[in-house]
Amino acid sequence: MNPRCIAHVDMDAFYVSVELERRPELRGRPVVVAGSGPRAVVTTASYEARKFGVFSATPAARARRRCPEAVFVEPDFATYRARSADVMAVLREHVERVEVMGLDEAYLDLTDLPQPQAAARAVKHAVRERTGLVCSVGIGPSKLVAKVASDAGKPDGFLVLTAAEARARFADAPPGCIPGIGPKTAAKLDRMGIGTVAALAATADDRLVDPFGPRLGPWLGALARFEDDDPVEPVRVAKSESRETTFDSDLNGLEALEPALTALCDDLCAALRDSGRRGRTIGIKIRLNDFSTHTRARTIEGATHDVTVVRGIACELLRSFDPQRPVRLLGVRVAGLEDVVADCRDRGGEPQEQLKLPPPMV
DNA sequence: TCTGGGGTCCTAGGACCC
DNA sequence: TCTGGGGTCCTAGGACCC
Repeated sequence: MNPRCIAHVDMDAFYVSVELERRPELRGRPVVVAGSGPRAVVTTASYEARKFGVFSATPAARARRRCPEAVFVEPDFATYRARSADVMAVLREHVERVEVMGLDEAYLDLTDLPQPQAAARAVKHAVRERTGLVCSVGIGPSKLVAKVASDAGKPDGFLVLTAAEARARFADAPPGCIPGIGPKTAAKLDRMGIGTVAALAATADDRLVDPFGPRLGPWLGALARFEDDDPVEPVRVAKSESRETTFDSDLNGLEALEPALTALCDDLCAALRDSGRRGRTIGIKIRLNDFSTHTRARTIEGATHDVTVVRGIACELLRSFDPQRPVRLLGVRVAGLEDVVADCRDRGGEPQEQLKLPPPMV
């Protein structure tokens, strides 16, 4: 079997770049896309703002202190989605197999193309020509290598790496530089005396099984060796959908919480109904003021998007959890979403739903 | 200075069935 | 009369990603 050739396309500071199209006078200045509420976090920071220590997920209040001269812009996701669709359309014109990962990145399977690297160059060029937006492209034999290559090339990068080159390049880097190894895992590895990618790559699987489990442990070792056969999946169907909200200030008591939960249920069920989907598991999520997060779920016999049913179960779950501290976040989720097409076939079809395709996970 | 919203997957334990 | 083993479904928590 042919070695694969995968490209990872990652838009540079995507939301900021979209904002700069509207406000070109801000180019070259620190720009921060963040909500305005007291508990907002940064969605994207321009490279100028990053020099001040402002990154995605930085609390907006901290960002303002670190970079008072930055221009703060409210996120406008409707526009980002539209621009993202423009970008993805360009990718799909060039490459058949595209897996979209969120609004600002995608994997391309270039394996069967005659000139994969030339094709990737053409894609990068076309994205800039057609949308005015800049992306970084990484190319490798797997999604993992392509991803670290696009990261390493940023901004405006184009980097081709073999697995061996990736191993050499990141040998002395901390394991946390590998996607899939987050802060918790990195800290745990560090406590085990594993502080570099090379050290993790050389660690025997059986030393990783005890602390991380029989699947996760060996998987971490494989990541560090840049072994990855995860396929590019052009079609992914969502398994769950949720709505959640963090309150500007904590809420106390069921009387205050239930209306908020009901509103979330209404919003979620409207979206499910509009896309013709139903799910069997209804769950709630509660984050208390100590930041502990709790979930409760119930699975029912038949899938639903009926707002009365979802509200009823969500409120029951909330009442039985009965939070004993102020609540900062409340959420509702419907999971076990059934395949729409199969559903219509099974029940003989509801005409207005039959033509609908499951929406992509964007 | 406290820490969004929307997802995925893994782990572990219990129920239940054969 | 001292205690199988596998498989599936479900719940809750947690880590991680964009």
